[in-house]
Amino acid sequence: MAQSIQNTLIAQTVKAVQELYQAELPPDQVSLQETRKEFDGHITIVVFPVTRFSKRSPEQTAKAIGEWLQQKVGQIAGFNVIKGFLNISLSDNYWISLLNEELLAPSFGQFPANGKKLMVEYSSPNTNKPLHLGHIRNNLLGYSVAEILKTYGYQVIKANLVNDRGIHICKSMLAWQIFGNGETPASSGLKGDHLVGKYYVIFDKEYKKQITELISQGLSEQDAKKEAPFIKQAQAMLQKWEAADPEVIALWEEMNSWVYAGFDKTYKQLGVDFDKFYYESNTYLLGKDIIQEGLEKGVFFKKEDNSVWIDLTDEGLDEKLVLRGDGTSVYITQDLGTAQLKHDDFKMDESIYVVGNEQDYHFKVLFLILKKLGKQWADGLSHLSYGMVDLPSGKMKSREGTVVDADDLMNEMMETAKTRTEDLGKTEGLTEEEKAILYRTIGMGALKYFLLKVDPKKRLLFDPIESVDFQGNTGPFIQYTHARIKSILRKADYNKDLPLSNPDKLSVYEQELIQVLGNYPMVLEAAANEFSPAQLANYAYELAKVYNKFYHEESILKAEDILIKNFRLHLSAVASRIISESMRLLGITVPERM
RNA sequence: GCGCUCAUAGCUUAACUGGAUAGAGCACCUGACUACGAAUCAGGAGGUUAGGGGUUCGACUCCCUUUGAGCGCACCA
Repeated sequence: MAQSIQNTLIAQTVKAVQELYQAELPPDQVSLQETRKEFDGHITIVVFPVTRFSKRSPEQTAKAIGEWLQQKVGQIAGFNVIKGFLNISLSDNYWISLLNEELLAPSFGQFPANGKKLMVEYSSPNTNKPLHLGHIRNNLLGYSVAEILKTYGYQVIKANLVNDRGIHICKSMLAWQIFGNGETPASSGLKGDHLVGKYYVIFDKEYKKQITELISQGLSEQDAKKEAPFIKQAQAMLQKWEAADPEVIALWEEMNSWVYAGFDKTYKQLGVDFDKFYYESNTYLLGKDIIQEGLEKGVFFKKEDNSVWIDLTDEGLDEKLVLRGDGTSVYITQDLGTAQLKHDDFKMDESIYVVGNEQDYHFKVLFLILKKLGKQWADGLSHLSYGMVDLPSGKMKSREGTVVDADDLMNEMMETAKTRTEDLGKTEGLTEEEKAILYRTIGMGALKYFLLKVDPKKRLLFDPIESVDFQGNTGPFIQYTHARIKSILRKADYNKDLPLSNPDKLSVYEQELIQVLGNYPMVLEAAANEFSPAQLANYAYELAKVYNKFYHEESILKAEDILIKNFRLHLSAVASRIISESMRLLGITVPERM
């Protein structure tokens, strides 16, 4: 395995230092890296850290270790030394057997179950408006991280905590009652979430009118905001909801059902799914037991107005309110309760919250409180914090109409994919249905790759006018490479039982391709440990690029002899499998032809 | 005001967590389809890694500082 040659080199380097210099080199100080393209070799050992044991120049040290290693490690064909860099070349035999014995095995890239359970909570929408571009980033990240960790060996539960109650929902409900004339998704043909979102916007518009009116009557802006009839009506509606008023509940249920039908479609289009839904209407009262528990343990304290607080000043943070004086919950009360509920439900070892970085402080506090309460499982909690998606005009704002709607964006991407494909004349022989699937595959592939290739931590700039590319470092580039390989395999009637073959010599292109393929398990492992689909995305791109170079330089179907042809067919088959697999982990499907 | 992030070619970004001359893509210029698929490949130009200081054999990476941007510091969720 590619990994084991590295392990071998590390272990043998430690031994070399022992024998040559009678010193104990900690294995984690052996610094391996891939040899840079400008130099000869495949793997490089950086020997600077060894010089303090060898008491010799970097060059002398590297040379001595290189000679020692070449004697002991059969896979090494040669080495060269530049300054403190020991560049090791591995033999063609090593690469050939790597392909035949490791890469072609069905288990390649598979990790055994690790017996651990993990929850990924993502999406978590409000039910008063449709999803937008920011939600798309969240959903793609959450889905991809979940799939990566599943493949890495975890048992994964994908959870969605739906924010289905609160004043914002009442605003939509109220506006619909007043201005809706009984409009439904069926009567208007509007997608349910868009319909409800429409009334949320109407509420805001009418509410603002009332505020201006009141200000002209002499009220201050602050008072006007509080005194406007609409906001009072919405608040009254929320109280009725909390008192379980049948009429309000019925309306709430109906409008939410419209939204869920709409979300279902969006989720389906996005290709994401969930194993468990939590609804805030069920969880918003939770957490009070934990407050009690914290008071008893002395983690929390009460102020004279009966409100409950935690003092985090010794952690460099502030005092934080955890329960109002009137005994009602705040955001963090609920989240404490929900965290406990989720843990009681699944007893998972780890739990990841996929939430934007604007809530960094909230989660820091949340996890800290749970630790102070002595919940051992709190150590397994983490916040996958991602940057906001910005437009060239700045931040997206629902009320100012500067949001990029999720459904619109996906439709535009598929439309673009359609025109591009037609322009290239690649639709021949496809049925209408096949075409539709292909446009979706390519359009969504472009969008998903665009959003996932960037480090999650970084904020993302999205220009809807320049839109998303289809050339270069893009999803369609990788999809195209896959389709091209499949085309060759089809022409050759390739199947797995084709005899393995061992050519005498490898070209640099073949060797490089095998090396990149061999890196796949390490990349997957890094992506899993760092919750970073971006690593996998960049890897898939590198792999596609290396394959394209190989493809361009070497004939496969017309190879010099059958041995070489078979070898290259096997190599191509592995490449298509790994491209397909790494894209799958990003939620991107790859076509057989495009 | 206090705290947390971030700043890499015109644009979008990478750099294996301190290693070699900072890699790519887009856009721009040049070449390759009577070729296994040109959504491709080969080449050119483009960088004081925001500025300054420090640590180190070695710094995009660590420390200090200045500037600029974003977010948080709600008895909203």
